[in-house]
Amino acid sequence: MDIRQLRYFTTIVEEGQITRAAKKLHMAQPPLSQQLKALEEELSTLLIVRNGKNIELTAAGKVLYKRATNLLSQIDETIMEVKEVGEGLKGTLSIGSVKTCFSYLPERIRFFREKYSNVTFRLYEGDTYRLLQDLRNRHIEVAIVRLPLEAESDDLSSLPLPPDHFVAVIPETWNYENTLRLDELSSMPLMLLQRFKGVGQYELVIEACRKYHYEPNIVCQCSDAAMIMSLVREGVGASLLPRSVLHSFSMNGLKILELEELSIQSDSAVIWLKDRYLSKGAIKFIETFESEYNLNISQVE
Amino acid sequence: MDIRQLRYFTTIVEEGQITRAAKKLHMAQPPLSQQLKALEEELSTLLIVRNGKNIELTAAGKVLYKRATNLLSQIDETIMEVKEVGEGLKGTLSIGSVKTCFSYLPERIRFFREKYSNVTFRLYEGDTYRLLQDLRNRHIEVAIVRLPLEAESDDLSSLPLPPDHFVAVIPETWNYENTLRLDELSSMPLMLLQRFKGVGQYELVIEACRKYHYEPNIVCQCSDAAMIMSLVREGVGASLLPRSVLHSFSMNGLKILELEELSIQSDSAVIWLKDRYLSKGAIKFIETFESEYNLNISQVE
DNA sequence: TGTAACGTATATAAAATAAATATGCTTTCT
DNA sequence: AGAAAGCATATTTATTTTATATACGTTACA
Repeated sequence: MDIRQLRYFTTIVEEGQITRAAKKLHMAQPPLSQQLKALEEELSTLLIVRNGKNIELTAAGKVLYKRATNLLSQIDETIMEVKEVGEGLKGTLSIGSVKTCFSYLPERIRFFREKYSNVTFRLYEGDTYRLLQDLRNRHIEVAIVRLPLEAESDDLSSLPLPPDHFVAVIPETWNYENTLRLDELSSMPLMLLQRFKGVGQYELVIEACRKYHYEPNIVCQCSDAAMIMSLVREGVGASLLPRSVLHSFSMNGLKILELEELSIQSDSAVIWLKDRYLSKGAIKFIETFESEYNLNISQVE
Repeated sequence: MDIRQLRYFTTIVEEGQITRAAKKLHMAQPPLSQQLKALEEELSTLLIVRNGKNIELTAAGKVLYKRATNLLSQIDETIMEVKEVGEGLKGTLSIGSVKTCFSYLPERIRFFREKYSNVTFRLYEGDTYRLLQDLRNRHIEVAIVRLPLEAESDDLSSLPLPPDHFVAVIPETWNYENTLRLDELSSMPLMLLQRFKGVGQYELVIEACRKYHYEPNIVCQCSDAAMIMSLVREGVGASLLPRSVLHSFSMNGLKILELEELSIQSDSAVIWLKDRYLSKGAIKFIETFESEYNLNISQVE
């Protein structure tokens, strides 16, 4: 028995005719008849009753058809999966991240490359809007963004990342130690990261302060954390940033304070296109987040 | 991809060596190497790392091995099952019978299932007209009916069953013993089984009586033997029924008498569609009737 | 009832594919 | 280093599959 013969057989059954099946299979009719006959001889049973115009399946034929279709789809799946694994563990993984989440990546990538050393990475940075575009373009497979997302995101799956607490970053020269009260915070000139679309941390901070009836004094919105850091270093003002962001920067001339009373936290997530093909490499990469922190894949509403 | 290649691949994996696998597969080593290479090229991925002495599976190879073993066993199962069904050792046999012939079946089915325990039966009951329809629809493969059949039945083959003599069934309270003369019979109110189409026993009985110049006194035609039996039990009248029909019923309040002079007999037959595909199981089933009683398959004219 | 159309089977030739043989390369173990 | 074992490559041979041509059998329809 042969996979080819199974395909021939199922096509004949589905087309209800050998000639028509031969056309669909891009071959001449005689070889198809022969192959059917060969299959029948191998199984030493009649599979199809040829009575002039249209054909009829025997009991054995019905059994074979049922099992053959099943087998064929499993074979196709196998080919797909093996190819994916073959490529996925040695191809290129394209990942996007918003700036403030970049710090999540280096550790994972190192971890991943220890296991799958042939996977190379292509990293993109962009704002959430841009990253969603890139995801939908299939330009990247996975993105790391801050939550919440914009409204029409029900084509995405997501996996929440460990929440990131905001800390205050102030010039070293300022006279605060360890923690910062809310009233102290609201008296400072603040510089915040800005977001192009959707609800950003700008809104997050304002909302958190207003809950305690303070009005923050925001003097600058900036799209780049490095810029903010240097502004703070210059003594222009303070900033509120997710702690993870700070990893990447030199703390020279800066002081970090926990926030008293107020706990602003920012939720990040790994996101990817739901119900679309994901390379095995991407799946495995996502799993490195999953295993460590959260075991069920939630869905963005 | 090819089943053969899958077998080659799994053998290589299991033997841990191409040369050894080739020996097991009763082939030379080079073609095996080639086929492995061909498989890898088709899947565009390396499956097995050849490092001198022993081999090592890649991730893709592991996936393929797992799925291939699974596939191969499913394929073997498929071949087995199709062969079994083809030989009639497995499958479903659809059989129809008129009510009054049902008694022929249980014994045969038990007998058949002793030999072919994997065959299951689907039994249908209906009048002859309905059964012929079901046969031609291929809804059933075999039917047991009373002869003679209607006119246009030259598409059927048949095998006669042991003829069934009619006996008289009378209320227990009536004063007859053992046998019944024709003149006695014609004086009784008679209830007979009725037939929807074709020549039924109704005609049979009338004809037999008239041959002896008696006119039977038929007071009721009924489509159901059980109804007739209870009418007899109530003393409404007598009935003439094939002896075999009585097996299924309680004889409480009833008396059975042989018919003197007159021998009415009803011929039953197994019938099936001539010149059409018959499952091996059906053929074998028909043969169980054949061997016991009649060796040549006659044809209904 | 004969003829055309359609579908399938068979025979033969051509092409593609797989296997065997001979041989060369690489690794491993002594 | 040399022998041995295992794998890869090249070439020839055998097998299998396909296409072409054609014959046979049904069915549809005039």
